[in-house]
Amino acid sequence: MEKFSFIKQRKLIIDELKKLKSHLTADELYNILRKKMPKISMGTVYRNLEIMSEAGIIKKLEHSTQKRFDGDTTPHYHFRCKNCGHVYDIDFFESEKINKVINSEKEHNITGFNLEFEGICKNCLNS
Amino acid sequence: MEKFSFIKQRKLIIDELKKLKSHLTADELYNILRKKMPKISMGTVYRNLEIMSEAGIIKKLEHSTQKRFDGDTTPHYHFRCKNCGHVYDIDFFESEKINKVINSEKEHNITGFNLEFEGICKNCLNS
DNA sequence: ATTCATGCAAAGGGTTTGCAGGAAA
DNA sequence: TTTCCTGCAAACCCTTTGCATGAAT
Repeated sequence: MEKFSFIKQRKLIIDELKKLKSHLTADELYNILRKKMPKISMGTVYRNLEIMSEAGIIKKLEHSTQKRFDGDTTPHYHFRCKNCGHVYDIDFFESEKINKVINSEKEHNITGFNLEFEGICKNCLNS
Repeated sequence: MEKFSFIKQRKLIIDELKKLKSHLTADELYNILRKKMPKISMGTVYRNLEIMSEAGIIKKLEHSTQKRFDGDTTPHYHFRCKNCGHVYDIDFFESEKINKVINSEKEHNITGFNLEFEGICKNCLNS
């Protein structure tokens, strides 16, 4: 599946992440892992999270550290390039299926949603 | 509409953001604004972006500085609480409309999408 | 022996905040 | 005058990186 081996630290990280079925931050994970491997470092946690999300074994929920702001609040969606980070607009498409999810949810108070496409953009494809 | 006034700096920020119809980062914006108002500060830019996205006049594309990782790579969606930041799983629902967008896009190479719901979670509602 | 990952610590990038001065009401 | 906002700079938080050591092949 991948060309890297599951050494001790890496295995511990992924096991914990899969086991908890939660959406942990790097430091939440770090604090849990330290109980099982006291000398593990933050660097190792970050490095392996990056490697494994790159390989598709886990999923990174946020793709950028830097926040972007959009002056256009009318309904439309975004496409974010995994390579250069640029964000493009995608034409609005009718979304009753998504609204159905919102309306059927009784537990939380859902007020909206964000749909963001990802891939490699035109410019990055040509270079 | 809102209970704050559009003072000079604030107006400049929103005008620029609406005019450019782009998805600027705070520092991209800061560098543009400095040409028109050389003494404007980064703090003012951040403060006003926050205030205005809170008021719904602009939209913040990223909602957290801290990255979260998910060990579950099977298709499912997330609900993020605007108040506490907690991320919950939302049951998978069939998504052919979204896939239609992906397939009809010819300009960029779209490889996937993220659909994230937002609102106030159960726990925050009860407190 | 060579390669690759680690732990540690320091640096980096982006964002937030305290404070004194200034604009708005 | 009172309130709110600014500019500045320092602090802060999260993430990344360089380096010497140690594990894996």
